[in-house]
Amino acid sequence: MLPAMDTLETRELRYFVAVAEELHFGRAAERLGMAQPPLSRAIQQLERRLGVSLLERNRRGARLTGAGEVLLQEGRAALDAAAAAVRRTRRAGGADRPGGPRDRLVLAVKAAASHELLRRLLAAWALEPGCCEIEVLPCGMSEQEELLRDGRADVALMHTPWNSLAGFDSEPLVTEGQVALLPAGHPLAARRSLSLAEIGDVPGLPLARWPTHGTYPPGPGPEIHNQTQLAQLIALGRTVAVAPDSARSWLWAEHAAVPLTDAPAVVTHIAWPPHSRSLPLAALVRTATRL
Amino acid sequence: MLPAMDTLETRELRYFVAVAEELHFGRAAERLGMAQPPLSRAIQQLERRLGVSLLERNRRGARLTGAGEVLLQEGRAALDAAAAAVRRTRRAGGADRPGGPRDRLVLAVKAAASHELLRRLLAAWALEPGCCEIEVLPCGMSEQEELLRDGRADVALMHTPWNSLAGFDSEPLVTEGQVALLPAGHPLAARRSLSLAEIGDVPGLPLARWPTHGTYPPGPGPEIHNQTQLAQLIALGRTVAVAPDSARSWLWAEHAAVPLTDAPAVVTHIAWPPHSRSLPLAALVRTATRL
DNA sequence: CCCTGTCATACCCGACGGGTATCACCGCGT
DNA sequence: ACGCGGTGATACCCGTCGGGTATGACAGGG
Repeated sequence: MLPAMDTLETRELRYFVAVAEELHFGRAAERLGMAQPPLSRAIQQLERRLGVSLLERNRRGARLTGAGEVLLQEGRAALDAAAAAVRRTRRAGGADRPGGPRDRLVLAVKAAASHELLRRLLAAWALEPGCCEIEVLPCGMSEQEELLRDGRADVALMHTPWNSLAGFDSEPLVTEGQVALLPAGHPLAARRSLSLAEIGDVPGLPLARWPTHGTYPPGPGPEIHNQTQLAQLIALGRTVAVAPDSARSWLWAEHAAVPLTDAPAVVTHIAWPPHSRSLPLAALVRTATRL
Repeated sequence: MLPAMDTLETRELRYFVAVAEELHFGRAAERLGMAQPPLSRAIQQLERRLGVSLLERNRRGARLTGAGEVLLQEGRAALDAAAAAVRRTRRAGGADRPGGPRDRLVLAVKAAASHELLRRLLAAWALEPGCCEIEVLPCGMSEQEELLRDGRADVALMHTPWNSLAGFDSEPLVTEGQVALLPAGHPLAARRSLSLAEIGDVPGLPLARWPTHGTYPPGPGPEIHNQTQLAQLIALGRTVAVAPDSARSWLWAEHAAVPLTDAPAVVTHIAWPPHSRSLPLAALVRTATRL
C-alpha cells in the first residue's frame, strides 16, 4: 500500500512548520532535535506527495512559495487542533492532575485587563450552584486565540477590535469607549475630548505601539511590552497611548485620561472554542452574560 | 528518544476515530484496510501515551468513556484540519488541476435552497472586476460545516437556525419568515396564517422530519431526504412541512403555503473558514453583502 | 457443553525514519 | 583567482516499529 497520499502526519506538519518559520534547514533541524539530512528528505517527500513546491531553495536559506504560505497557516491550525485533542482528552480523563478535580476551567485573560469585570465574574461564579474551580491563566496581548486553539485554555476574555473572534464562539459582555493617556502636564491633557487625528501627530509625543501577534506596527513611537512600561513612558512625557476607559483604574498621578471621540469602542467578550459541550463552561458563560 | 508523549499522529487519530465510530475493533480495522490485532495494539499504545482510558471493552464490542467522547470530537476536528491543509495547499499550488485556473472558489450550497439569492450572487460576481471562476458544490442539509472544515469548500451559504455558524466567519445576507407547506386541498390551507402548534398535531398529517447531521429527530412524520421527495409527499396529502418563504418558488399546483406567525426567522449567511487571507474570497463576500 | 464472536497476545518481517559521512554549489573574502 | 565557509542534497547504514499471521482467553447463547 502506498503511503496514504491524501493525509499528512502531524510529524510532517511539525517539520514543515519548523522549516517554514526558520527558513533554514539546519536551524529547523536543530530546533526539532534531529539532523539536517532527514529533514531535507522529509520535506522533499512532502512536496512530492502534495505535488506542490513549498519552498524555493536558495543558496542562502529558503523562501516560501504561495502554497508554502498556505500550508504554514493551515498546518499551524492542524497542529493546534491535535495539541488541543491531547490536552482536552487528558483533562477529561483526569490524567493531568492525578486525583485532582477533573472539573476545572482554565480562563485566559490579558494581564491587567478587565480587572473589575474579572473580579465580578469570579465572585458571581463562586455563588453559582454548579460552580467548579477556575484557573486564571494570565497571558500576553494577543495570546488568547492560540491558547484556546491548542487547548491550554477553555475560555478567554477577549477585546475587540484587538482580538479577533474568528473561529470561536463568543458573547459580548461590556462595551466601553477609549481614552487618550497623556502626561498630566501636557497641554492636550486639559481638553475635554480629543480625536485620534489630534493625538496621532503631536510633535515630540509619538503614539506608543502595542504588539499584535508578536509583531509591532510601523511608526515612530516606542514599542511597548507591558502596561507598567507604558505607564512609565507616559509619565516621563515620552509617549501617548490609546486605551479603554477601564485603564483609568491603573493611572498614576502623573497621568491624564481624555476621552476620544472617534476611537472604536472596545467590547469585552467571553469566548470559547466552537462546538464545546462542556457543562461548566456553558454555566460560566451564562453567569458572565448575566453580570 | 521516547516517542513524543505530547503529540498525536494523524494516523493514530484516524484509528481511534474509526474504532470510536464503529465501537468494534474488527469492523474498524476492516474500514481502515488493516488487520484487527495491530489496531488493538495501536489503541492500547494511545491510551498508555495519553494516560487515559478511552474505551470500555466489553465482550460485545466497546463503549466510549468520557475522555473517549472528547477525543472523538477533538480528533475529528484535527483530522478535518489536516485534510483541509492538504486540499488548500494543493489548490494554492495548482496541483489539483494541472494547468487549470488556480483562482477558483468552491461554494457549497444546499441543493435547491436560496435559488434566487444564488442566481443574483453569481450574476453580480460575474460583473466584479476581480472575479474568478466559482464552482457551485451542491450538498446535503447540514453538510456545509464539514465541507468548509476539511477544505473541500472555500465558502458556503448557510441558514440559521439549521446550520451552526460556530467556528466560522460569516455575514448575514437575507432574513425571511417561514411558511407551512400543506396539500392545497387541506382545510388549513385556506387560513391566512398559522402557528407552529396548529400544524404540529394535525390528525393524519404528521410533520415531516429533516435530517440534521445524518440523524433524524424523533417523531411520527416521514423521514425526508430531499426536496422533491418532500414535495411529492405533501402533494399526496401525507405530510406537512415548515420551510422558508423562498420555498414558494418551487411549489407545485397541489401545494399551499401559509405564513407561520411564530416560527423562527431563517437567516441566510455567507460563511467561510476563519483567518482566510484569500483575496477572491474577500471580494465575493463583499459582493454578497452588497446585493 | 461446545461453538461463536469478541479483543488481546506472541511472534515475525519489511519499510522507513533517522543518523553519519560526503558531495555539489555558490558567495565572499583575501 | 582561488580557497573557504556555509548551504541544501545525496548515499548508505541501521534500528525501530507498524503491520501481518497465528493463536489465545473469555463470555454468552444455542
